[in-house]
Amino acid sequence: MNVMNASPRRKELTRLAAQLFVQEGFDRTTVRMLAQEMGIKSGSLFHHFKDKQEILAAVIEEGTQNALIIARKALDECAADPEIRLRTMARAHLETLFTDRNAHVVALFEWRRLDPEARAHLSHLRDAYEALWVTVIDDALEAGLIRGDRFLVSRFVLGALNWTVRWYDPNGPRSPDDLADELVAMIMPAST
Amino acid sequence: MNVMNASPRRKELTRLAAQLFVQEGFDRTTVRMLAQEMGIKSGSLFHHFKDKQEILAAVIEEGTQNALIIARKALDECAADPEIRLRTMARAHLETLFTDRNAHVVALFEWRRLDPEARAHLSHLRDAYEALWVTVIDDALEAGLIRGDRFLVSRFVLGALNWTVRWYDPNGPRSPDDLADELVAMIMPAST
DNA sequence: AAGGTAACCAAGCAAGCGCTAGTGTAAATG
DNA sequence: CATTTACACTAGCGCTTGCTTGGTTACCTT
Repeated sequence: MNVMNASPRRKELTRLAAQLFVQEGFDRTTVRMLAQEMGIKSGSLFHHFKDKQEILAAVIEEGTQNALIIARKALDECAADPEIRLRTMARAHLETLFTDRNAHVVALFEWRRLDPEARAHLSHLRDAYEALWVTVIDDALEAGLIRGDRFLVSRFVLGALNWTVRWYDPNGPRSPDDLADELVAMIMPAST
Repeated sequence: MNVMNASPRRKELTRLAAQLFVQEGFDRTTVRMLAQEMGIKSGSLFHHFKDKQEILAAVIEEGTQNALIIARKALDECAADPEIRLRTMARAHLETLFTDRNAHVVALFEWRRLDPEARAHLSHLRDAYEALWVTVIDDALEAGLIRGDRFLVSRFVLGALNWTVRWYDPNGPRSPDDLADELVAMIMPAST
């Protein structure tokens, strides 16, 4: 068994698993389906992952870690202006959400299927990501860009953004950046 | 078998099923668990429902129908002022979401488990509800209360509201009405 | 050449799954 | 009084599930 390593094979299998988990849901995805999609037999799966749970955890970890990296990089590279930072964060959020769509849909909608240990570990990652959001929201509040309670605002914004996976069509006329800008404009009282 | 009737017994069973579906998820909820929760044996379940799918459909139908009734009544009773109507609709949404919480969580997160026929039927109900939202949003746009694309705005707002089931604690200090008002205030540029 | 290791497979176990068949019974209905 | 209806029961069929076992293959390193 190949526990806790990051072999390229395992990464590829994780990607395929994410796709199946989105298509069928975690519970309905059988180890046999996973194996077939990966071109191996069901028994071979357990060479790469300890059990089915670990596959789910791997999928979610991948996605969340990517989100963190992208958001941090975007914030580092952009100006210090609160409005720009807010827009940047929203754009970064949607960018990860749709480039890594499968992993994030799984993270959002199959979170409860994680066993307690995996959940505890991944909670830290998610909290680190949400902390980024809260600082950005705080700066925007302080600058008078938006009004309201810091937690309420960040949760409403995150809710609106996360919900896009339910209706947004990447092949439609609007780009993710477009969406992010529209949301930011919607909550800013004094924009031009 | 007792297909398609609305006996009080069936209603009660539907309520219990909703609770279990939320706790465990639809797929992980077995007919034996449902039966036990209902105080009967698993075989007896199929006297009330054709199959497991029908239980899911019944749960979602209940919740959606209630949402429609509450929203229509609230809009009928409130003033014609677009701002008040917007606030009323947001309040009504959160009111149903949390009084009928189980049914709505199931509707939001287990929708994909419906078979095509049930989904087609329930889609109409849901569309009728969302149509209410779009008219309210349209009025608010026309009155200059808010800005943006009608579909984008309504989807962002619905996303923010629906996502509350993930973090809102009814035993906390804030009331659902409070939440609704804060959201409306957040998206209105010119509020006092 | 020898040893180590990652990757895989065929076969199958024990448990659990949705659902059916057939029966009993008390209350409502003619 | 006879019949139907609503609701519950027991018993289990046929199948799928996650996972294990015991072994094989292909390649890399020494």
